[in-house]
Amino acid sequence: MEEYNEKQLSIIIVAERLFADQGFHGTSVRDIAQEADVNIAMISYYFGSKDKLLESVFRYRMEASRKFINELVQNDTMEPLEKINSLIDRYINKMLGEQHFHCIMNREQLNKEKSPVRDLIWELKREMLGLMQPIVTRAQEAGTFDKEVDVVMLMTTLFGTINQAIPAQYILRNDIEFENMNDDDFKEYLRNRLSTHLKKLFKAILTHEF
Amino acid sequence: MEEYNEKQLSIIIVAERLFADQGFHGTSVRDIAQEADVNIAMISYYFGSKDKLLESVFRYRMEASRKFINELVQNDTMEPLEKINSLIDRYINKMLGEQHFHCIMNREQLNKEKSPVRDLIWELKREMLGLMQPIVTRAQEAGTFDKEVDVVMLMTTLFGTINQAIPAQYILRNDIEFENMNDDDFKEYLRNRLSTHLKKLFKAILTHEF
DNA sequence: GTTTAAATTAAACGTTTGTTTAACTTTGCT
DNA sequence: AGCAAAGTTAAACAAACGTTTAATTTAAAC
Repeated sequence: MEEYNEKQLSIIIVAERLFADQGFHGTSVRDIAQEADVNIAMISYYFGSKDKLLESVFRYRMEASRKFINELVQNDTMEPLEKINSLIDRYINKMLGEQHFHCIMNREQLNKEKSPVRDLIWELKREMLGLMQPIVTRAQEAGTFDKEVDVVMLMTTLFGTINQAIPAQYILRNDIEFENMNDDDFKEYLRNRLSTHLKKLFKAILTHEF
Repeated sequence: MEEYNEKQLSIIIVAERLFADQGFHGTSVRDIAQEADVNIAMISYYFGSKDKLLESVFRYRMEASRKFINELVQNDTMEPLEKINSLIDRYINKMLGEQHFHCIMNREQLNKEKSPVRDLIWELKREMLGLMQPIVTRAQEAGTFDKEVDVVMLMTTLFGTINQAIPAQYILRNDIEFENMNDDDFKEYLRNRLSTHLKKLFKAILTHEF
């Protein structure tokens, strides 16, 4: 469990935003230093290098992700579909709440060359899958869920749909019907629309009910 | 309709691959020139700049995408669900066949700053939506499809699931069960798995049948 | 064959990059 | 107060960046 002081944390937060908006290579350490209002040398001093700073951003958010996953595994009184619905909502909330981080994840996961960060991403995805798999499988064995559903693909659909919706906002936002809606209202609107869609989708494919 | 000579084309193809694997800013014009076996100056000479080269990659692939969309609109004898299934398969084929390009699209669409390339991406997405929307809406009016389905979200699911599956291959590929499967076989395997999953998903949500 | 334009090259251009240095200030401890 | 460690700074570093230059070769046209 690593601890960051105030200055280190502000560097991490600024770097996260800039990496998300402009990409890792599209952001210079000078950009980061300026926006975080620290000297350039402080980045090397605290994090070692620009690469290690990216790693630090990941480790910082990963901790929250781990906690998130562990919280999901609780509440064992719920029925399978309730659990799935809860998982959908929580995941939507997490992604909309940590848009910058998930934006970086989506970019970095595309890199072909192996890197510590790429490994962390897939470690996290595997953990999420490892959480959802038993929920579905147990419900399949109990006869509640369709036995032929491909759980890995279903997770891909969950991640993929939300990931795809995030950049789509930037565009939708310019549409006439949303032009005078404030950011929070729009986020709430998107959250509901995503939630309704995904829950309907999962219910249909898993239980054959509507 | 722009024409490219052999040398220009090889630069475009090499740039596409490198941009996909390492990102735009992660790739230098020297990298591209070396792999394409041309002098560095030829890139400025032919394309004007690195940015314009990226634009050229896009225009080159966009032409094929436009053609693809126009082909989809044909075959008006099919039933709605057949049309949807055909659209799913064709889109999977397109994305698996142009992985490098779609990888770049996925990265570039995340950029916050407005750019010609970002505009092109959303132009294309809108065209795809404009194609699918009437198919679904007409079938909804005819009573064949569920009237409450969110078509925009469904498209997001289609794009998102396939997009998510593409980087996932790099990881899956390392799993024991696929380690001695050749690339083409693996691609075929993924294609089938994606196709089965998405068709089942769309059928369930649209027609309430299984 | 001469002329004109296009293609190609190695070298150099001025920036910007990530990182380090060395001097200086602040902090915490005894 | 005095000392050592941590924090902070402006400046300098070499390397890499995208782009341009000016010279040369190739190709096409007359």
